[in-house]
Amino acid sequence: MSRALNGFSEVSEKTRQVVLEAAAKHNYKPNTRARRLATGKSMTIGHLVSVSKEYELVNPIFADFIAGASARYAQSGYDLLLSLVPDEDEFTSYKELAARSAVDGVVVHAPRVDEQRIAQLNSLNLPFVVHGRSSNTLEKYNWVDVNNERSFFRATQLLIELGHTSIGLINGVAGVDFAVRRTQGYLRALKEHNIERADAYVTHSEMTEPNGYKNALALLDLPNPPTALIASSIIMANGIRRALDDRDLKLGRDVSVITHDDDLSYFRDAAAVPVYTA
Amino acid sequence: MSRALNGFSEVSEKTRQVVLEAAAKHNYKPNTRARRLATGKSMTIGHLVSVSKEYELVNPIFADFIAGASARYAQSGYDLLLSLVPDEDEFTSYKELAARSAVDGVVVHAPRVDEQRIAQLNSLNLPFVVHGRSSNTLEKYNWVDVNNERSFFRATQLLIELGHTSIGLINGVAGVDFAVRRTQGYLRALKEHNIERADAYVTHSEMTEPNGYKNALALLDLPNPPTALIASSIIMANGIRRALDDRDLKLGRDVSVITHDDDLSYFRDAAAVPVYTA
DNA sequence: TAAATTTTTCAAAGCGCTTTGGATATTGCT
DNA sequence: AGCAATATCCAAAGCGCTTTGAAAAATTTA
Repeated sequence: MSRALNGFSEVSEKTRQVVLEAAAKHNYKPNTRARRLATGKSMTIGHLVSVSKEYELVNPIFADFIAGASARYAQSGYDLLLSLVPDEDEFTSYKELAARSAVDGVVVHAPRVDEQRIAQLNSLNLPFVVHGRSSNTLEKYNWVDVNNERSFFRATQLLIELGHTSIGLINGVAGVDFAVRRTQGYLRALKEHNIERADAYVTHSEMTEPNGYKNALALLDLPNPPTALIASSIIMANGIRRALDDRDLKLGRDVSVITHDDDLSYFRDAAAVPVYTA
Repeated sequence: MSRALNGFSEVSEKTRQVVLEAAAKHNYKPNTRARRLATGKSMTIGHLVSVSKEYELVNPIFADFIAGASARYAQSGYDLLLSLVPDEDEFTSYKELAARSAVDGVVVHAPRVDEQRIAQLNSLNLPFVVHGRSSNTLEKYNWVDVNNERSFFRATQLLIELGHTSIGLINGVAGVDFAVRRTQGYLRALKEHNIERADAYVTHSEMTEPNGYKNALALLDLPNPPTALIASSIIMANGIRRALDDRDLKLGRDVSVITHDDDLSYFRDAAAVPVYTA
């Protein structure tokens, strides 16, 4: 009957129909556990998101990404195994998953510039794909990513063309690959327009609202405060809005703000949240 | 060896040590698939979060809740199966999970006042626990919930004691249990203080930032606009902040705002985000 | 129509564990 | 020392499927 259900095989069309009908009638679905043992596949993709002890934060970008993945997996009969692991023993978790062969592959989130997990996974022989890239890695790996460098280059360039000469960048954690690429894009734009860079205008931190707030305040209180800010996340942009509020500055009028990742599902359709303005 | 590894049994302490050591040396972990077939348990808890076609939003509260669950499951050797399903065929998904016996139980999120999933799951004989409650259900079920009625009662009361007589409530989707309870708490406080209720002061919608914005604007533009707002989610509170901005009102000075669910991990430590003020 | 092919069916083996229960080894008691 | 009672070990069965391969049935060819 396995043959009949799983399609192509050498059963006659007639008997297949009979089997199919019977199965449908009794809402029969092959037992997942048995099937997985027999086939030797887990039909499961693991998503380990590491949680730093300090912050314990679940990046909302992950949530959306994972949600999308789940929907896609479902179409192909795969399950999504979600696992929150403390930063320091992420490798242990991968090893365990591989040893007990609980997943067919994993997705690596938020790679750093010099990501070790890639080499580790290669050594484990556990299939994986990286969501993002790792610039300083020589290992082979598959990835999906957006063009961080380019989008921040363009955002910065736009602000410059609008006349801004003092532009702040409120970025994610230093060392995480996407943050590095974003800074590169930002700096390239400054350079091309002969605007001197000042490290004080770039901040790095976890992309939380409070951090956006704090960092924005810090930039606004500089001797020569920026007239425009670029945020790495809409969550931070919200913090920026609050900071502007505190300083009685009006977003769009006194300070322009451009933000990346501005399409979180629950912020969606926010045609005007912290939009950029001249 | 199963005996040895899984602890209590009748193997001698000595041989157990030998086995344990050998296992550790080779990083042996029993194959998940085989173990599950043999034991007849999936060691997996399913979390189905339904996604309405319209919004496709993943409520960040879920993300945090699920993250916490995952961490806890890991401690007990359970895996977490995450599945995004379209609203309309959530039952189908439950049926399928049960039929192929892929999970040992599920967690039901965001129950409505008259939640059908509860009866459905009972009929499927699939163990479950509800995150929240369903007021109009006669079925038996287990749940975990916070006291929504009471917290909104207290929030409202606080505002009243501070002198506010016109208070708006920016709530979640009508019909979802927690939203109903919150409205009840709000109304009870008004009643106890002899403040007449006006339906116009309560809005219902998905708890997104744009909706917070729109609904706040609507309330602010009423003939007798509220001087205080209560939000059901910090995400909406952010929209409220933006609306106040638009109307040149200052949060805390012109309009007080209290928000629930104000401890999302990535908003965390926001001692002062949209705090309530006199 | 009988023999050779081809198609379809069905019973048996195997996936890597846990559990069972009989066999073997230890210990205790008289 | 001899037997019962207890502790330990190990081989075999079973979990519910998929896959294999031989047997049976249907078709084709001579």
